Amino acid sequence: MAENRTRYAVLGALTVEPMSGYDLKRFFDQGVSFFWAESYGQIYPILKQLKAEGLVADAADAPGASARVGPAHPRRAVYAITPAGRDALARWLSAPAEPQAGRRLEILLKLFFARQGEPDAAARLVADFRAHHAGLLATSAATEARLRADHAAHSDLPFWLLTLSYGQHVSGALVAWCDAAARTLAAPPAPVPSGV
Amino acid sequence: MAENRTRYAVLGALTVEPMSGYDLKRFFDQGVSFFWAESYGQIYPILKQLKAEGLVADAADAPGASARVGPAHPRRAVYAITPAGRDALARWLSAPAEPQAGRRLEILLKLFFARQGEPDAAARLVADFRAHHAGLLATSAATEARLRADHAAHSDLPFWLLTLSYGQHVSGALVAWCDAAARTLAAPPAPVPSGV
DNA sequence: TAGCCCATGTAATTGGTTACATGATTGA
DNA sequence: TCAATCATGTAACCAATTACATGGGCTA
Repeated sequence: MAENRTRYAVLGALTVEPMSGYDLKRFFDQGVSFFWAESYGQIYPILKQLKAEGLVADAADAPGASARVGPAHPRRAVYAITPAGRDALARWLSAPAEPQAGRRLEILLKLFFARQGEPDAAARLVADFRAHHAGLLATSAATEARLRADHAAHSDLPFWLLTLSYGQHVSGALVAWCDAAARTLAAPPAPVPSGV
Repeated sequence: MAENRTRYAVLGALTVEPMSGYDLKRFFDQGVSFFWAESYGQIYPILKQLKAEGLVADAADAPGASARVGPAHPRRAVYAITPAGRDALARWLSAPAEPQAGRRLEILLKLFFARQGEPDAAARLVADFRAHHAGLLATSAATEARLRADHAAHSDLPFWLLTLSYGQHVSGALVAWCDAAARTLAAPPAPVPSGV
């Protein structure tokens, strides 16, 4: 199933402001990359579909087309969400979400079979993983500060902060798990009674 | 990229014991389903490939084919990992893992745009999510108890417990996040000064 | 005028699930 | 003899990424 989540990701992004396909790509890469990604191969075909269904419309001259001084590029196509699009989005938002937070965790597969590999490989895996999540915690803290400063009054801010908080909870827990795992892995593989 | 993780999942599973495609499916469904899944559509073709490459071999009459009294089913094909297969697995285990713990988290996408939807939808989402992870914590505790009892002496046990511990850390953190999120969502959307 | 970013789009491929077809064996 | 389970396999489909083709505009 999974029923076309890209459609709603795009519709949602267009509630923030009207965007072109190129803008959308940047929005996903820079704005919400830590929990959502889209590629051009998804975005452009979906935009075409959504337009055909009337869920988005050409925004070239739509009211509220804002700052940009005319279309800098002749081929630039900016889309805005329509009322029908807002309805579709709202319906999707009210439907239950699948809680499948990460099928196929490669690190766990490797750890599960780690005894079949090089003795130190597991510890290296855990160390890399820890570094990754420690890094995420740092960038997340920076992002939070920036968000709070730049969008203090934005009505969406509380929801944006919730998504950040999710990442912080998970990465914090995973750093703790890495530390515990490192201790386990450092312990003697088979508990030998005592003296040599 | 992602380079064919199914191959290694299958090779790894076959280090536990020789299995048929059907057995492998059960192994993934029942043994490691919380962090790895495979479907028949993957398993059978991969087995054929691995056999052609000499990484697994027919185990019908291989040494250590164990308990089963002959092939109960005429068509039942049991595979065992070969030395070449163990090498390939060990090489993969020593390579760094991608830390992509869950791209595309649907609940965060919905939360990010939640202001565009029904007012209570977000809270429902969070409540469902909390229930899901509370459930995972419970089954995980049960699994841990069973593992410790049934396989106390198994050399792989410490690694199996590490994967369980990962799940417990994550689900624990997510339950906490849900509780925090519920409080945020219950708060008045816009902080109104005071009296009506 | 070279190199970079802006911008749109598509084709090929991969990874994976679902649903189905087929049939044997077991036990109520 | 009926249903459940064991067992293998494939075709169709879906989601998604990657890599490429194409070309305009901006600036050093």
